[in-house]
Amino acid sequence: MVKRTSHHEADCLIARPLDAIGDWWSLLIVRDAFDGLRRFGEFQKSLGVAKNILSARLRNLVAHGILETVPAPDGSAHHEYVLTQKGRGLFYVLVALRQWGETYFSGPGEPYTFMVDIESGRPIKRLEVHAEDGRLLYPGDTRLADFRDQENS
Amino acid sequence: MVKRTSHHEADCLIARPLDAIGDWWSLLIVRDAFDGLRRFGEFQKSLGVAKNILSARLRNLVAHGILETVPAPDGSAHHEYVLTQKGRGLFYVLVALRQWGETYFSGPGEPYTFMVDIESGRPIKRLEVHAEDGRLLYPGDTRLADFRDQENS
DNA sequence: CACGAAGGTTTCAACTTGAAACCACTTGCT
DNA sequence: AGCAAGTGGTTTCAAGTTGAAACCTTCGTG
Repeated sequence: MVKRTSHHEADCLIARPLDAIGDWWSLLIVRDAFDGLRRFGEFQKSLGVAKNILSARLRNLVAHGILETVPAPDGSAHHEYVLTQKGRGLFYVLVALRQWGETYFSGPGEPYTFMVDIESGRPIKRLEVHAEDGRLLYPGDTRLADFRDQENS
Repeated sequence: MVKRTSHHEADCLIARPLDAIGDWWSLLIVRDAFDGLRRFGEFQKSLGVAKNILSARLRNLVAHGILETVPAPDGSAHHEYVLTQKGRGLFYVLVALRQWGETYFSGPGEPYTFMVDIESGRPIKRLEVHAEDGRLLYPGDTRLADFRDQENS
C-alpha cells in the first residue's frame, strides 16, 4: 500500500468532497461547529476523540477551507475554529444525513432528537429535490450531464 | 487502541449514519448503485478499489440494509447488489454532497458534470431547507429538539 | 476437458488510529 | 516570586485497517 487512496484527483464531484470530509470524524466536527462549538477542548469533550486525531482533523478541515482559525475573543493566546462559508455550505449535507438518520437509525421508542425551526419550534420539512420548473424529483429522475449537454437542451 | 471507534451507539443521529457510510468508499459505491451498477466487477472497475476492500464494503452495506443481494437475472450462480429503500434514501445526501462539490470543488474552466432532470435536461434546483410553513431556512435557523420539546410548542 | 472470466478470500507490509505520556504557555492562588 | 492547574496541543507506540497481489473456486465455452 502506497498510501490511503485519495479521491482528490477524481473527476466525480462526489468523490472530491469525500476527500475533505469523508472520514469518521470530520462531519461530526462540522456538526459541532454548527452547534456553536469553537474551542479545541470543546470539540474534544463533545466528541471524545483522541487529541492527536482531533488535531489532525482540525488541521485538515482548515487546510480545506472548511474551518478557519480566528484569535480567541477573550484575548488569550489561543485561537478558535469557526466555519467558513464553504463550511456552512455543508448544512444541507448535514440536514440530509440527519433526516436519513431520523428515518432509519432511530431505535423504536427512543427519545430521538430532530431538527426544528427555531422560530416556530416545529420540525422542518423534509428535503425535496425539484426540477428547475418546480416538479418534484425522485431518485432515478436525474442524471449527470456535462457542460456540452446543457447547450443543446 | 481497542478498535476503530464506532459511532454505532452514539445518541446523535448524524453519528449513527456515519457508522454505516462514513468511510472513503461506501458513498461512492452507493452513488454507482444509483447509476445502475449492480455487479461486483462493475463496482470494482468503476472505483478502482481493491477487491478485498470492495468485498468488505459491500458486505457492510448489505449488513446495514443499504444494499441487498438479488439473484443475477442471467441465471448465473452469482448475485447482484441493488439499493434497498433505505439505500435510496441516501439520494438526498448524495445530492447535497454533489451540490457542495459543484460549488467548491470544481476547478476553474473544468468541464464539470452536474445533475439534470432527465425529463427536461435542465439542471435541478439547489436544495433548500424549509420550515413547516414554507419559510426558507438558513444555517443557524434551526436547532435540535427532542420528543418532549415538541409537545408544548 | 482445458481455458478464461467472474467473484471473491488470503496474505502481508505499509499506513492510520487511539490512548497515554509529555510539553509549552497562561492563569490563578499564596 | 513560586507553584499548581488548565488549555492546547505533539510525540510515542501498540494495535487495527488498508491495499496490492496472489490465490482459490465456480461457472460458461470451445
